[in-house]
Amino acid sequence: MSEKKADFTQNLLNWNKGKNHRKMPWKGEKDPYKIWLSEIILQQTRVEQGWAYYEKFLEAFPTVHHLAIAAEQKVFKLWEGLGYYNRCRNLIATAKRIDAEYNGQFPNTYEEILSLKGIGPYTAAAIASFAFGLPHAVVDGNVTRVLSRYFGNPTPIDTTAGKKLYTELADSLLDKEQPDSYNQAIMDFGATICLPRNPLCDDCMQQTGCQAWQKGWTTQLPVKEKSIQKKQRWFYYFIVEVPDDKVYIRQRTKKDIWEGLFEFILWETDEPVYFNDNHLPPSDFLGQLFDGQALTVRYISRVYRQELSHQTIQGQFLTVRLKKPLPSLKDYLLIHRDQLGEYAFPRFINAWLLDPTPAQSLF
DNA sequence: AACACGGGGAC
DNA sequence: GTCCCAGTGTT
Repeated sequence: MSEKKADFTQNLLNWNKGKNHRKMPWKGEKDPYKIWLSEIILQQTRVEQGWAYYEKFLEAFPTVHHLAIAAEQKVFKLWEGLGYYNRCRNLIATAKRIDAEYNGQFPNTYEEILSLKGIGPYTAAAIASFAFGLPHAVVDGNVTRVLSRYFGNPTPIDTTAGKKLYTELADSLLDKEQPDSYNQAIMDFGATICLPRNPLCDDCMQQTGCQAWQKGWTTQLPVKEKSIQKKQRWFYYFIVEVPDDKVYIRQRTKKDIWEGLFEFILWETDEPVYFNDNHLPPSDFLGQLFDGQALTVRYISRVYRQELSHQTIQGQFLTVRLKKPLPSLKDYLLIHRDQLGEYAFPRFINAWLLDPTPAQSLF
């Protein structure tokens, strides 16, 4: 077994030195701030999707100090569209902590790095190895797939037992003299050769030692235990206009999707609502909100739809006019339409903002 | 241990 | 449609 492990590691390092042609802007980087930034952006995110965000962030915030003192709104606006917005919240919190507690110098031990918000075992190992040459093996989706296949192991990768097993296996395979090269190599190998579907086994330098290949299990591995089921949600957004082209928005603060992003006045239901003529079913909702003040419905949009990993959002945008603003509407900001671009919105809302197609005009 | 959290790209 | 991506935090 240990001989097989040595082969695996040596093959990987040889491949990395000679035939790994994968290029990425943060590759070979030694600045822990830049490595951290890239790793946070790339959590559950494809390299191609995160690439432009990394460059935007680095330009706006060249050091952790720049990020720490930035207006939160500006950071969210840059993160807009990337998803998993808690990453952005934690990014800000950790930047502030490093700036204040570590005087802007990134901590250089695995335990300290792991203690930072938004940094788990994977990201801590990546920063520790890439920035400081510390011997910690990364375990991400690439690594579990590669190890499950190479060692022909059917242990599900998405269980506690599986995480423990593949983490220990990864640590035993790590080249402690060059943990950075090894970690880079195994992830690049997974991303370019040992692909999730249709891996390039014919061109693979690990073929002869690969259990999955020898036993024909390649398409069966890795095993995942949990399956996702989608929830259906219906969002009806009211764009409430008051004189001088102002609208109400608020920041989502609940533990739910899009926390930290902005939205209009939301009426959520668990089944679709069919609007007809000039009649608005949620009169109770709006009546309560505006204390019975008369409303004029101006537009009702087409039905917009967005697929997320775990839920399907469908809904419409209803433009409504009020004669005068309310003295105060709890939690809401009253802003000019021209200022909408300064706030970060979920993609579902931006789709409408970009193309506010009305299904009907109701003047 | 189970669940929640986005958006995009490949098939 | 389904899968999965340089995973983490909460309950």
